[in-house]
Amino acid sequence: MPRVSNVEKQKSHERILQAAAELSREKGIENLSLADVMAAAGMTHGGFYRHFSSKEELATAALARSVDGAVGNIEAAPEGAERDAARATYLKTYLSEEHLNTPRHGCPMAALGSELARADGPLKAEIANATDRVAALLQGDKGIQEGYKKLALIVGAITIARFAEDPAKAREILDAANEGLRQIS
Amino acid sequence: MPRVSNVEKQKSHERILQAAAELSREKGIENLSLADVMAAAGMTHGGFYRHFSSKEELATAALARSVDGAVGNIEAAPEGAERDAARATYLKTYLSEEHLNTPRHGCPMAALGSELARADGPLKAEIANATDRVAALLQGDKGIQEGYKKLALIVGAITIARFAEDPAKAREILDAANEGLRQIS
DNA sequence: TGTACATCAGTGAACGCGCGTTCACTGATGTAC
DNA sequence: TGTACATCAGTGAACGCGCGTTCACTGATGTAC
Repeated sequence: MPRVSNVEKQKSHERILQAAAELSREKGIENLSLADVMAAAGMTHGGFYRHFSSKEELATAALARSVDGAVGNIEAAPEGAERDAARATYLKTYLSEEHLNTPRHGCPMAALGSELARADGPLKAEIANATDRVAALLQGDKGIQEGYKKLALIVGAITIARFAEDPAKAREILDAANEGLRQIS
Repeated sequence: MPRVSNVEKQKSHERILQAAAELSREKGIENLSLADVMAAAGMTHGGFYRHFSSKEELATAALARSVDGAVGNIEAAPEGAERDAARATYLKTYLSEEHLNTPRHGCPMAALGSELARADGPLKAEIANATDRVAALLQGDKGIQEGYKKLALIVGAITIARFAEDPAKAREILDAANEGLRQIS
């Protein structure tokens, strides 16, 4: 039953985007298949091009969505005490076992880091921009350098913690990063 | 002119391994094509299976090679002052612009991090093992936690520095990480 | 409000390409005597 | 040391598969009147 209403189309668009944001973090952008995305969104692959002009465009939009999901909460909080609280929650959640085990819902820098480092074009622009955005949010009162340090530490910590085969060892790495966070700020 | 001597075969093997170690860090394991590797080694793709039984086996061997290249120097230095010096050199080189710009010759954790995090089987075992190996080498006298902190920081720093489109910004990130390294140890 | 027609969201088959892997083949190397 | 033969490193064509993209088609939606 083709040709759904405009409202339905918008919902489809949303489902595709969300599926892509999750699947890309789970499998990597290069391993993301459009057929899989469309299936996860409850459709067949042929309809994809009514929503995005290419896989690259989807990947860029999906990354933007992932970034928003990650730091939107902090940005929404008004500066001052509330934002400080949001920031603290963010860091705690970031170095949690839940984040470790569900890249699908986590930080795209950790889930896609090495792939994004090789990117160019819009995808590269998106992640470059996100880096400053997040670093700015993480900095306390010591300038952007503090934000960079914290971001490097937590992204690196999740990355190498995911290398571990033993969950206890992964936990140790996250704990170490937590301690490092205190020493840095 | 087929059938080269045993000595030649060993040289071929070496060239394939080295080409794979460099190309995989440059393009990612998933984007690594066996035809490209063989061409870089000066051969055609058909001969590959005289040397490795599958792409996965090659990738695992190439990763081991990359890891050895990265930390072999430190391990070779006798414990004490010499090893301390090797460790200092390692950290300085790690956070350099040269490393930033030539993933091909750099740390596989930074070049392939998010891909390796998703790996399983021998590849996962290899990187899990490397994590402990490197962390142990980096720790000063405060235990393995110190090694984990340092490793997380430097791997994360190169990863996010490679996100930057502006080299000056990348440089700032590396500087920040250097400072963080001092605060941590 | 109703009618007639154009639009177009979604389907599913098809295309083209790159890639990992296999295979028949060649001829120099290694080895048994 | 020389000879005869088996081995096998490397070649290049071929296969099969998955994937991004295209396309003809369908029929409900949107719109002009």
